[in-house]
Amino acid sequence: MSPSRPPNPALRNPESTAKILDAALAMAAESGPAKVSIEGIAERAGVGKRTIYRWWPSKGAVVLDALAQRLEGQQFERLEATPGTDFPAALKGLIKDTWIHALGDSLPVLSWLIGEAQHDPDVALELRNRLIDPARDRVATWIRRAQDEGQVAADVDPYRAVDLVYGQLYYRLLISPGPHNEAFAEDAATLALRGLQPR
Amino acid sequence: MSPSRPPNPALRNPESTAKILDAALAMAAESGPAKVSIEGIAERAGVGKRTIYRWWPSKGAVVLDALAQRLEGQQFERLEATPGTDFPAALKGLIKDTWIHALGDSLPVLSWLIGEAQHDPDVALELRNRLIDPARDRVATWIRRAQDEGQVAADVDPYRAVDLVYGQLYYRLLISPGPHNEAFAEDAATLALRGLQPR
Amino acid sequence: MSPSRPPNPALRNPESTAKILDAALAMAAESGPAKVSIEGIAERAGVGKRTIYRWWPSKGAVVLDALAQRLEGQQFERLEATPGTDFPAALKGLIKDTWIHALGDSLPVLSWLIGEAQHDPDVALELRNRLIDPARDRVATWIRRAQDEGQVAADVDPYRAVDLVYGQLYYRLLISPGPHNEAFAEDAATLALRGLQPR
Amino acid sequence: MSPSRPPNPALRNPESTAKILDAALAMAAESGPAKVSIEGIAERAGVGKRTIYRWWPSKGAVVLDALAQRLEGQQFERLEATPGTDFPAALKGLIKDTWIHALGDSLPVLSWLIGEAQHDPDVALELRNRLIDPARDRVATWIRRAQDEGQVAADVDPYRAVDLVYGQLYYRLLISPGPHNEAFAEDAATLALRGLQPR
DNA sequence: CTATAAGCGAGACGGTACGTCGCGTCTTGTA
DNA sequence: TACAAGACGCGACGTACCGTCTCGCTTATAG
Repeated sequence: MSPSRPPNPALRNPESTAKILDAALAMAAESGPAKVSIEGIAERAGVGKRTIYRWWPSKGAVVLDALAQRLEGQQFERLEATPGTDFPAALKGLIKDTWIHALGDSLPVLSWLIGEAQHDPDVALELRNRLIDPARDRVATWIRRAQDEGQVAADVDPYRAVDLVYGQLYYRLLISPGPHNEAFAEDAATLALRGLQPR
Repeated sequence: MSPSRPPNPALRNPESTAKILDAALAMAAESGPAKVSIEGIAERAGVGKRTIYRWWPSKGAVVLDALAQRLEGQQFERLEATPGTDFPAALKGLIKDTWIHALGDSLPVLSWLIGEAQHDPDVALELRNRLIDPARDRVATWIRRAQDEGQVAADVDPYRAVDLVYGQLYYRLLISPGPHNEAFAEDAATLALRGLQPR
Repeated sequence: MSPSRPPNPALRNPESTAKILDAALAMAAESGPAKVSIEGIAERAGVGKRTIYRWWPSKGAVVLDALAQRLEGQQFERLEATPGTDFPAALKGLIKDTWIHALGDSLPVLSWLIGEAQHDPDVALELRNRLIDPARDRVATWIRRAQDEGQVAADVDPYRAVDLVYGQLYYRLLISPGPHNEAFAEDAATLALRGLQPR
Repeated sequence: MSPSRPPNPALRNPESTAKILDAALAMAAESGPAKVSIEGIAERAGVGKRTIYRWWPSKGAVVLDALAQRLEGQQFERLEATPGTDFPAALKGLIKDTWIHALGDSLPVLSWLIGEAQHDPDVALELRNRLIDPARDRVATWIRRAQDEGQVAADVDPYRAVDLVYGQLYYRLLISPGPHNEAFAEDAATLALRGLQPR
């Protein structure tokens, strides 16, 4: 009478896993993320529903996993390097790299996922752990290095600097009207920089 | 075979309307917004489901209407008056007024609604029309007046200034970790002000 | 606090009445009787639902009324005259007159109405009063006259003789398989006659 | 987009099936067949509506199935044996066996079902296949044997003989006024026999 | 010759039931 | 024991009609 002992990951079928994640992203891309359902994924992937529920707790988790996997391993050169002498240009480049190029077509999936997170605390938690926090950490670290070089005001918490920049982008993505393109990304960087420059 | 021409609003029963909106908010408050359902609202309000569908296209629309009605008519003194000589203090006060006091307990409803808007374009549109845009307009106008008085840098688009401030708040509300309280509101204002002050 | 005093028939609008009955029969003929609804009749007749409910208790009553009115006043020569010397021929003629020619296209409506009567006792009662019993009475009286002339065995209850003949017709109409045409009508008469002839 | 291929009957849960059929008959007996609804059956049987719709196309089909199952396997001794020397007595006994004793309490269900058949062609078809035709076949065969023994006029189609007898019973059950009891059953047999006896 | 009561069209209302969808759990048979 | 397949109990969806109601309007006697 064990409380549904977790399955043994060693026995997991990598083929099914791949088919499920592919199906999830494909359906999100084709019919819009809102049309994604476990039943639909199962049918499209040629997989039993049970197999999905064995490894993921909800459809949000599946889509999140699929998106994370797609983004995973993307390297952002600017994050590897020191910001360099021209911090404003580096920041603008970074935002374009991460927000426009890396995310790009996945933005609808991301915003759907954030929507899902408002309904389901598990998805919210996983979303932060898998996507949000790591990204925040990487950029905050990068900003910390810029502070060490004197390119950014030293009295600003790097994480709050991330909020200042990315808050604008998420705000527009999720709620506020207006275009959501490269020009706006650059503008957001410019505006945030006014408050981040050393005095 | 006309496409079910819309009902005549003059014949709408205000009593039912009130019962429905009340029930929607009450259920959102008691069981969490995610538990709200049209069936539940109908039962609680003592109303036929048809009556709800006659006047609202979705449960998101009902909740939005209810929230908008609750917030409607809330006056924000600071928005009536000129910012005054101490713009930073006025801005901090404004955020506390609008975000902490006025929204306050409704924040879970608001974030659920934004989540819903990611799934349903109709809700997204209505959300902007009813809540987001009017609030942006009010604050942007207020900032414009501050610019006229020389309290805010003249080369900043007032709407972008709103993004800079509120982006941080929404970002934390919806996605990023960390406390979401009066101290954070004040901090967000402080950080944004660094970029808004006249040089 | 009178219990909904009945409406004054003198004030009844004959135009509306006609439109309602016409609409009922037309819809029964076009979409099949099972698709008839009070709402549909009202819309098609350009009449308020209230007007229908004022004068009829149910859709069955409306259709019944419409059918009765259509059949009303149809004269059957054979019922006026004495059966005459050739009772078998007269009976066959009568059945063809009443069942094939008079009812004819209305048979689906009649069978639907009998179906409705199995669900609604009011319709059942009214159906008997308006259609079934008068028809039984007429034919039974006619048979009684044939008995007086020695054309039908005197020891048979005329009403039971009606059952014997029409039972076969209704049975086939409502339940049993097989064609339902003039030939069958004649066959039913022939078979019944075997038991009705005087010994 | 296959048209929802039918479910695999091998996977059908016999327990649910039994609960559904029991609930259908119980509700028909308690509140009258007209009050039967799929929702009611589902609730009473502790079963999802979906499970009912998976296996039956309509509530008529459920009730029909339940009734057929109840009647199924009832053996009528008189149908097993040769009619014997006293055909009139055998026929009267047979009618009492089948109509009064076997059907008995189920007559309201049967008449409701016939009513339903007038509204729904699927029910009509199934009703004939499951109940009407088999019963007609059995009795017709039995009459055929009586004809071989010279107990019934040889020039009568056995199926038409069935019509002659049962037509009266159904006619009274469904439409015509008058008692519907053992005496009437006997009378119907007597009257029909007048036309069936060998000359 | 008005006024007041009725029928009327329109259609919103509280309900009941419909037939469908997707959820998350389960059972069955195969590898 | 994982897996494909898919039936199951369940809850909610959005729709169709039911029979009652409330609104203005017109019509037709009765004061």
